[in-house]
Amino acid sequence: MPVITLPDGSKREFDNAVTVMEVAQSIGSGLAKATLAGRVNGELLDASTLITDDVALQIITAKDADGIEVIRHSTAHLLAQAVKHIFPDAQVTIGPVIENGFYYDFSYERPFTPEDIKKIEKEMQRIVAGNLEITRSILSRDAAVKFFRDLGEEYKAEIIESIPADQELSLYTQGDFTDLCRGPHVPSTSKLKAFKLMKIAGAYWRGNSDNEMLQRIYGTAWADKKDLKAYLHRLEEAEKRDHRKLAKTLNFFHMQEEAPGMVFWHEKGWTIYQQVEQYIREKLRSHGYGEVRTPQVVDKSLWEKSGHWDKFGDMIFTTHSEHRDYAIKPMNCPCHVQIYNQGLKSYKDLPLRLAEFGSCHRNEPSGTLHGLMRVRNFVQDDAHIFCAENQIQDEVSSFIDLLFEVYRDFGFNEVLIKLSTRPEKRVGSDAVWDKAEKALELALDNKGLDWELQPGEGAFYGPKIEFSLKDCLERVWQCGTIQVDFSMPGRLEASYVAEDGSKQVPVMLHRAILGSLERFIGILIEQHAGTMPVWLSPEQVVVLNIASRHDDYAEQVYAQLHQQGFRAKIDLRNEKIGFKIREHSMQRIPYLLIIGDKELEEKTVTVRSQNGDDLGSFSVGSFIERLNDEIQCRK
RNA sequence: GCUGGUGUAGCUCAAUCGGUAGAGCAGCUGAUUUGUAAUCAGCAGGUCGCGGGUUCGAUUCCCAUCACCAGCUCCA
Repeated sequence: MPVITLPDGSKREFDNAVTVMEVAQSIGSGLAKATLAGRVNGELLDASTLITDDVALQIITAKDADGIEVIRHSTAHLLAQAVKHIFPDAQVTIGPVIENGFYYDFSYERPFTPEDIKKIEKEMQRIVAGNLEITRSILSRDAAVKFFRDLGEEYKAEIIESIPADQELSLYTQGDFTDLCRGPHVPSTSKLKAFKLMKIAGAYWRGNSDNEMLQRIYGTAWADKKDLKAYLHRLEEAEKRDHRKLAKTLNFFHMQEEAPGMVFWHEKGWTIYQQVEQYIREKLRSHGYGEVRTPQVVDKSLWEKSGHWDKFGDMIFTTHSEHRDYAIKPMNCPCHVQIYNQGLKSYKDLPLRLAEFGSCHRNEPSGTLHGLMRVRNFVQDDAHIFCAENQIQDEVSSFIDLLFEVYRDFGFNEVLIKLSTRPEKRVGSDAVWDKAEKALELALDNKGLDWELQPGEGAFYGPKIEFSLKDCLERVWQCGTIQVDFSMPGRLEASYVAEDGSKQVPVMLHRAILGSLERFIGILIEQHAGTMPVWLSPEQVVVLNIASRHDDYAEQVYAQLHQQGFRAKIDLRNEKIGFKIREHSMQRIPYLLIIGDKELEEKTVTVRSQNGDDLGSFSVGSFIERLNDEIQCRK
């Protein structure tokens, strides 16, 4: 007879096999009502699961993260059922859970419209009100294929056919709707109380752009209405941090039709840009890099030699002069090899680290452009490390340290790390790949970093590590990277003389910390919601007078700040102080210095910080000291 | 590139079921010399993304195109 151990360690014995729901019922009817699923010996299962042996059981409700997950999954099925009611000809495909919600892909003769979505949502609510029981059944693979084919669900049948024949499949049924699913699901549709369909979009069948485009409907689902409302509110707030919106109100940069995907940096945005660049320049200098500069326009033949023309030819901007074809450089690597190739290199020169703030142009597909995050002209904080094979790991390791040092200074603590290993089509022997992959892996593990493996996702020339950050809507953007390259040095005839006098080909490490300065600054703006820390702020201090009799003293204060190299402004306009404070606060100026009769008499300034705090009176000297401290520690 | 949506004053947004558009903020002018997030008054501001078509007449309807937004695909 089953003995069930609950999470608090207490045990309950039953005379017969029981379901998760019955166990919940035995604890209390309130709990039973809230029960969505159960975790049985660690496995997440339906509330209707029959328990015959002694197990550890956790009852899952909407209070658990697992419970929300189950709700989202069931809501995806609910969506599919509603779509089938309104559009019987639509075919179902897949409907997974994603962060904060779910989506479901349908095949239909035409795209769904916003009006359709309203109707579908209403139908979902109707089904919920009907309180349909959700039941599970098992079929063999072939029976499942037949079941869906008979329903005319070709996509579903195709999915199931790709599953091994000996596998049994679970189906979930609610009323007139049945879907293939691993489960678990909530016991009945009435458990789905807080959801909203969010957007419609096209999505390729099986993620392949050669395939038919399906209609994807995105939705969100939560434990209750309160959580749903809170989520929608969070979304609204996040959208206010969009760097494209902030750039407009804060006058950072703009883009216009005549130069799609390229940035017109305004004075304020360019100040941030220069601060970031100067900061990195100093870091690289102190970490043993030499800075170089290479041409913007380079004969096409170099790109043919490097292999990029073959692979990315259609994305390379070109120009033509005196019967020669040139490429606007899409990357800096081949140019750095040209610098390396000048003069004979010895093993004693390695590792050789060449850095460049390299401006690159790539004709990215129009649909992929996105503010500063994905542009056609960007500057990489690029560098290439030419080294011997046995130097790879040390170089990778110190690069990762440098990268985290930088990210920390910019205030990024959440960094997603991915290791991409050998693809099917590749150059270099397996022995060398083994070594390089191991070197990257060890470098990560030795630092105790969490990382995700992406097998087969490496470049054809070598494995790589990617470091990604998230924007205001949690979209992930790759920023830093380090890539091992076994191919290009050989292709472009780079070599060095080894200890034994033999000629060897160096390994090349491509690496960038920020990735593209544009993208990094975009994320930086969103991270800080436009309120940049003082060291990056385009304008650090504004001196404000109360009345014109304070002008002379205000000018003196301003002159001191300006001479000390601070990014200061002065505002002597004949306006009320409240008006001026409002304007400069909205422009996110870190410090406002207010000067009136009191300050004039005492030779002080009254300091107001960006968040509205009155920091009191300072002598100009002590305020400068404070400012310097803050800039120094990059607060 | 693909699917859907959007494009009106410097900005944020209205309106016109086909009869050439309106508000707030910003701007300009004047008054106001002001103590911690909006002082008052007046003025000015737009070939309604660009190009065609239908029409007596198009910002509105149709076609084409560009850009942007969301998602997909891609990203050296």
